[in-house]
Amino acid sequence: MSQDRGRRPTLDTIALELGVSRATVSNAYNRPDQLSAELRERIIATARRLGYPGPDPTARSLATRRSGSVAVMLCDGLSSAFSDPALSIMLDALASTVDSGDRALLLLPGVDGAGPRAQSVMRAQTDVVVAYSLVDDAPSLEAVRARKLPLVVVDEPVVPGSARVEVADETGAALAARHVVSLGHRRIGVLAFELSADGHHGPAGLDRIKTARFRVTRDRIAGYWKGLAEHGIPTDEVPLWEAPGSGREIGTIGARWLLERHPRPTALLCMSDELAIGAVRAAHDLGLAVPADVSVVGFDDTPAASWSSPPLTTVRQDLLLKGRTAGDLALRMLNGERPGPPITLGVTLVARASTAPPAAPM
Amino acid sequence: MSQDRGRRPTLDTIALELGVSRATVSNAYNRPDQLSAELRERIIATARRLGYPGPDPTARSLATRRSGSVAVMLCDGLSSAFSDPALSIMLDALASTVDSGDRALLLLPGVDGAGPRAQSVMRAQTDVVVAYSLVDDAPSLEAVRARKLPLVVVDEPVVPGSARVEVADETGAALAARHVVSLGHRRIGVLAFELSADGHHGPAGLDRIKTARFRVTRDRIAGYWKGLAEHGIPTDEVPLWEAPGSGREIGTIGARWLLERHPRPTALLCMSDELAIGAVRAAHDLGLAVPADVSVVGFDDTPAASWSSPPLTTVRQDLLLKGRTAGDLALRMLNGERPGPPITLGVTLVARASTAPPAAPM
DNA sequence: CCAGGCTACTGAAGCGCTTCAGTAACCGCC
DNA sequence: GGCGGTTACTGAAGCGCTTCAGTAGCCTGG
Repeated sequence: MSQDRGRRPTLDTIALELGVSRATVSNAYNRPDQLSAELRERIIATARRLGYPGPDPTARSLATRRSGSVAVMLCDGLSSAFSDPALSIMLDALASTVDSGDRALLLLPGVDGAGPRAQSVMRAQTDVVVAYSLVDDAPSLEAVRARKLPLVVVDEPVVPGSARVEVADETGAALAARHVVSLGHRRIGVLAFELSADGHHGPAGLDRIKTARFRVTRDRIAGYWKGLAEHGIPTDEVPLWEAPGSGREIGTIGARWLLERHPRPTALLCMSDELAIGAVRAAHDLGLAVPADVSVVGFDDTPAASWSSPPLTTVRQDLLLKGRTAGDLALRMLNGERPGPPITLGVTLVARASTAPPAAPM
Repeated sequence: MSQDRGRRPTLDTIALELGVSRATVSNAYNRPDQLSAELRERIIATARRLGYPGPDPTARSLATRRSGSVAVMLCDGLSSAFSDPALSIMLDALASTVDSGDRALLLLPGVDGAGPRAQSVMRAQTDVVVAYSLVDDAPSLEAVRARKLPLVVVDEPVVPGSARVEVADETGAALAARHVVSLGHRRIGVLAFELSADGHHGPAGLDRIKTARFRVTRDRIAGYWKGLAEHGIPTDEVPLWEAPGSGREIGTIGARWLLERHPRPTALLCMSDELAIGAVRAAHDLGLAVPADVSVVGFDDTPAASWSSPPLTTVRQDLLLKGRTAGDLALRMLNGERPGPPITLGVTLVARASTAPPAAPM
C-alpha cells in the first residue's frame, strides 16, 4: 500500500511497493541486463499502475552529471534566426545530428545582437554549448568559460580550448570579387552584414570597418578587398552599405543606396543570398536590369539563390555540412574528446544568371 | 585551504573556505537580502577566486523542482520549422516571451512528421511543454501526459487539462473561399497541407480527406468547403492537392497539377502564403497571368505575402500574438494557474493583387 | 531593565536519482 | 564436496543545491 498519497511517485515508491531496492528499480530502466526479465516486467507494470513516468530527468542529470542537451547561443533573437535561411539550414543539420545522439537543443537567443545574456548561460542546463557567429567579446562566451563548459564555436574567432568550425569566408569573398572583376566590372558596391552589434546601419566608412566585431563580416570584406585589389581596384573607394540583418527588405534598401551613387556601380557584392535578392529587387525598382545593367553576387547558395529570378551567382558553402560538423564536434566534446584543430570548410563559386559583363561604358 | 584539489568547486567549497554555512553561500546568490552586504561581497570574491561559477543549474533544479525551460514540440525537423515563416514568426514571439520570463527554449523536433519521440519527451528537462500542430495521436502527447507536465497546445485539438491557443482556421478558410466565389469564380482548386503524417502527397480524394489527422488541415478544408457550398459549388468536385510541407517548391508542383485539370480552375485556395507563392510561379510557368487568368489566395499573411509579386490576397492571422499568447500561457501554467478556456485568435481577409474576377468564360 | 522585534546566520532535511562495492544464492565441474 | 564463476539483487554514499525552522545577538521603546 502506498503511503505517499498525493505525492508523485518516485523510484522509492515503486521499490517500496514491490519490496525491492531502489537500485533495482533504477536498473530496470537503465540496465535491463542487471535483473531478471521477470522482475523487470513486474517493476514496469507496477510503475505503470502507480503512474510513475520513469526516472526524473533532472535527478538523473544530477546523479550522472550530464544534462543531455546541447545549448546553442545565437547572436540575435529567433526571428532573425528563423528568417535567415543560411542559419536555419545549418541549425537544422545541427539539430538532427544532436538529436540522433539523443540530445535536445536548448536555444539561447541573443538580445540586441549581443548574444544571450550571461545569466541565461549561467542558468542553462547543458553539457556543451555551440556558439554561432557572436561578436568577439560576447559576455556569453565569458560565461561559458566561467562554467568550464565545452565549447564549439562556429564562424567565430578562436576561443582558447574550444573546438571550431568555420568557412573559408575570406576565400569565398575573394572568389566573388574576382568573378565580377574578371567579367570586366570596375565599379563595385558592397552590401555587407553588420560590423558591430550597435544597431547601426547605412553607409560605412573605413574607420568603422576597421573596428568590425563580427568575424564573418570582417573576413568577407577582407576577401572582397583582396579580390578587388589584385586587379588594381582602389578598395577605399568601394562604397559599402552595412545592413542590420540579412533579409531581403534590408537588402533592397541598402542596394538602392548603392545604386544611386555616381558613378553607379555595375556590380554588387552581397554577403548573403537574401541581401542579393533584395538587391535585385532594388535594381528593378530603379529600372535597371540584372545582369544587363548591374550584376549581383550573393553568398551561401541557399535554395532561394537558385530559385530567384534571375538565378543568383553566389558563393556556395555547405551549410548542412557545417551544421553536422558542429553537431559532431559537440557530441565529441561531450565524450571528453579534446578539441582538435579548427575545421575549415571550403567554398566554391556558383556562376548563374545574375552576373554578366558590364554594359558598354556610358 | 581547499582540500578539494582538482575537483570543481561547489557551494561547500566556498562555505568551507570562508567558514560560513552552505545556506549562507546559497543566499548570497539567491537572496541577497538575507545576509549582510559585506559578507556577500566576500563570498562572491572568494567564489571568483576559487573559480566557482555559481550554483549548478541542475542541482538547483532538483532542489527547487523547476527546470527553467520551456519545451516546444514540433511536428517535423527544424529545417521545416525554419523554412516555414509562419512557424518561425510564432516561435520567435514565443521565445521572446519565454525568455523575458528568464527561461530558455528546449526544442524537441519531430521525426517524420510524427512529432518528437516519446523518449525525447521523457528525458527532457522542462517544466512545461508547448505542442505545435502535432497529429492528433502523437506519442509525444501521451508522454507529456504520463509525466503530468503542464501542456499548452497550439493549433491542435483539445487535450484534456491543457491550455490551448488556436486560430479561427475554419472561419479564415471560409473567408478565402467566399472571397473568390464572390469575385465570380466557380472552378476552384485547393492546395492543402498534409492530411496525415505518412509522407503521402499528391491529389487527395474524399476518403483520405475524411481521415485527416492534422486539425489545421481539417479545419481549413472544412472552411473552404463551407464557403464554397454556401454558393452552391459542389465541393466534392473541387480538386485538392496535398502538399508534404508548406514550401514554395512544393506549392509549384501542386499548383501545376491543379492548373492542368480540365476544366482549369480559375482560382486556387492555398493553405499557406508560401504555397501560394509557389502557385503563382506555377501559373507563370504555364503561361498564365495572376490574377488575370488565375486568382491565388494564400493563408497567414507572412511578410512574403505582401512582398511577392503580385502581392498576395491572403487570410491574415496574428502570428506574433499567437506566439506571445502561447508563451504567456506556458508561463502561467508554470505558476500553477489552471488552464483557462481555449483562446481563439481572429482572422481577417487581406485583399491584395493576386485575386480578381475570372476572365470571361472560354 | 526587559519584552518584543529585527537582523544575520546556521543545521539539517530533503530533491530523486545513479553507481559501486558487496553479498547471497546457485550452477556446474573435476 | 569444495571451488571458481555467474547471476540477481542490495546498501549506502553520493550528485550540488534550496529552504525552513531555528537561534544568537543586538536594538528599541516603554
